[in-house]
Amino acid sequence: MITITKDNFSIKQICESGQCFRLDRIKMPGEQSNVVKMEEAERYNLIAFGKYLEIAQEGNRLSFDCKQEEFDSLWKGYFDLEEDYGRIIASIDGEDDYLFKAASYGSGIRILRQDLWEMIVSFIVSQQNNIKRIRKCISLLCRRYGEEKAAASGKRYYDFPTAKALAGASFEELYACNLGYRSRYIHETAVSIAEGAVDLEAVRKMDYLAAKAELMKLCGVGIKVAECICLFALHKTEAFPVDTHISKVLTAQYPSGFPFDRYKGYAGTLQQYIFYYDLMNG
DNA sequence: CATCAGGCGAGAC
DNA sequence: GTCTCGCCTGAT
Repeated sequence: MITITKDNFSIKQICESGQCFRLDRIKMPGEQSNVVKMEEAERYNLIAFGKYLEIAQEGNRLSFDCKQEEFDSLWKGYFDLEEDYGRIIASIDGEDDYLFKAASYGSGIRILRQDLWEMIVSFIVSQQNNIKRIRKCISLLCRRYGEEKAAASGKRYYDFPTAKALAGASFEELYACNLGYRSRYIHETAVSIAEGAVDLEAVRKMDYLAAKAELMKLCGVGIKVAECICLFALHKTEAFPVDTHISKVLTAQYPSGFPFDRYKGYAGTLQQYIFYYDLMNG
């Protein structure tokens, strides 16, 4: 068990911000009672990079249920714990009330460093879709095509399916995972990766624009999805995905354009504050 | 019943 | 290159 203190970190906000679909709040038994309102317990579990992790938070105190070595080599980077998000928020233009409010509201968000293949599939699934259903689809894919594993605690879970595993599934089988018209995209993309038509190891080494262009060769990956993959897997924080929420905010709040020049290299981080703020309050 | 959810591909021009 | 259209499906 690792315990640390960290400011500008909220596991709840990271979960709600919809960048990771395998991070979930651990539901307490008896919570469904409408009579007794228990205090919000900030306990979450995460399945990533083949591992199962439980995380607890009280204020700025965090506990990670893992060994020091795993924390240092994996989760510290995964949760971007070395980045100073206070500095990012402090750099916001004092006259930009909207952005300041958005960043203050979501100040516990982190830009995670997630698995590339998992983000490709997840954000293909995300198009014209809602977070609840995206989670359900991803969960089904893992249950049906991912390897079953057991954590040290004995807790059983499913790893994210490999490209080969999904490439081996027929279009019809994928369709049965509630993917709708995205089944064809997942199938064709899985085949492209499994056959090496697009080399993910090469993509990992590319800069932002090269990686984005390469990812867009995949079926079902357009500009928006490619930007999400660059941001959430490759940690290209300059990537700025424009979806319906961001598009709406840009029109209403930035009629003369978002100030990309002022926030060179980290507009994507600010995008997440805006997305989350509009998602929860818009 | 219509509309929308973190868009994209295909075809027309 | 830009524009339009249709699309699985569940929630509201």
